[in-house]
Amino acid sequence: MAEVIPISKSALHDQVAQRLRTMLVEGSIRPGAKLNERELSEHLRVSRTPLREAIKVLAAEGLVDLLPNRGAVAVQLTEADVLHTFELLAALEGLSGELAARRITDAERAELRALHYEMMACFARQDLSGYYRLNAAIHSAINTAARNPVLGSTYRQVNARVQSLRFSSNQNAAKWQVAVQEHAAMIDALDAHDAPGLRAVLVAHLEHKRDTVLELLRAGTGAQRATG
Amino acid sequence: MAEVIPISKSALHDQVAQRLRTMLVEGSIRPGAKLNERELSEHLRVSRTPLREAIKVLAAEGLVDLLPNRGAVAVQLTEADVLHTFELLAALEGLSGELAARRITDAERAELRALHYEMMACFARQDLSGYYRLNAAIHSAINTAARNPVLGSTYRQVNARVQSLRFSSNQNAAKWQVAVQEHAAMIDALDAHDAPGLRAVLVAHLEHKRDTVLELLRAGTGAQRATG
DNA sequence: CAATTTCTTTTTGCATGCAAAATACGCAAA
DNA sequence: TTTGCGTATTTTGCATGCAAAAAGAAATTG
Repeated sequence: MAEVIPISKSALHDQVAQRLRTMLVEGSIRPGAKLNERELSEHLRVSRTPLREAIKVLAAEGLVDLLPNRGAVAVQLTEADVLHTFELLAALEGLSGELAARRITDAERAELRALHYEMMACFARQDLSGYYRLNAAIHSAINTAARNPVLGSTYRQVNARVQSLRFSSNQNAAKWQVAVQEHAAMIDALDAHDAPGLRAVLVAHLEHKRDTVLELLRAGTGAQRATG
Repeated sequence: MAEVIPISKSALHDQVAQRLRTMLVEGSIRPGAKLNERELSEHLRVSRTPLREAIKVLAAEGLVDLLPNRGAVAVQLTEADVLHTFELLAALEGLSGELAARRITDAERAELRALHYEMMACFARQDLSGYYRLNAAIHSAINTAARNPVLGSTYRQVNARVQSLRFSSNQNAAKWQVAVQEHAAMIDALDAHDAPGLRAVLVAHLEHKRDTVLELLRAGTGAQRATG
């Protein structure tokens, strides 16, 4: 929004927020876990003031819940939450795809294709972590090509809420295969500048991911599994 | 059971955030204006600590920009920002309409119709403020009928960023007439449970509002230069 | 006289202190 | 063992204090 100066050295509260965000998204702070201010401030080597400011930001982003006089708790999504979030994400990513198909440059298209092939290489090697990394890069590149930073930041914010689930959900071979095919269809749609087509692929892709996440959630309720 | 108890009395930082949010959205803090902590804390009769926490939240919501070591400034949207925001809002409201058309109950439909007629009364009397109030109520009711709280809160957050512009944009008679016709079409689409139809009406409605807001923005630029 | 430098004031950012609320603990009674 | 109650400890929430950065004012120089 009307950015003035992209400052290099961010403030402490900002660093703390980023740090906590990562911990929440990657699951090192688990859903439902309490955020003890003294504990965290000692661990992060900052006073409680910037920590509290960071926690308020995370609450605004929907990553933690604030319980009055009882502190903050990492959000624990219900099945309904997941359905609602993916319903929104599908619309956001659908819009992103539609815009990207219309606005993408040839250079971006080439780069996306390159990322796609890199991802295919990871798939061939069954390199899951590399696959995830490139997968994220591809979706991010589509967002960039959509040329709408407001959409982009909103997508990232909503996506962050389910990111830990997306990350830890186990793809079985069949689902992985389908996902890869969908990714190929994305590239085709982009090459054809087929906006409705890309939207459809992305929405379907997200619906599949949603189903996978829901399975994880159903399996995991009661016994939260550790990441690792 | 980890049930969250409905908040009885909200915390100070929350009240401050709500207060500032209103001031920003209603324009009593104008775009580009600096948020002086001492000044605001005296005006709101709180110390700087909860005030600063509130400001961080507003930054996360995109209502203020944080300039490192130089405090917060009320965002001043560029024309591109407005275009991007409305592009996103159209998708959000479109989704909202589509879902509402499918999920709305008869009681909600009746209430929406009632609100619509109340709004028509305001239109007949040229009561702009009543019209705005009911207009907001109608859109809010549609959001509720969509049965997706994640979508709802995201919509409100994004909408808040352009709310001050929407509010202060002057409808001329012709545009107001069109808006009213669109509202009638919304009611019809809801009665017919016509999801794509309602989406189309809402998107068109928002595009018209966007154009009005852009006119205001173009007229106002230069007048709202940074106040030293 | 303009421009730049130095000094003063203001403002921000973070740490710390303190009161109130919540939690944990102990112990008696059912 | 469980339940209820009173007390001690912890934790949160807000106010205040202090150092560093920024903004403003005065002085100096070309």
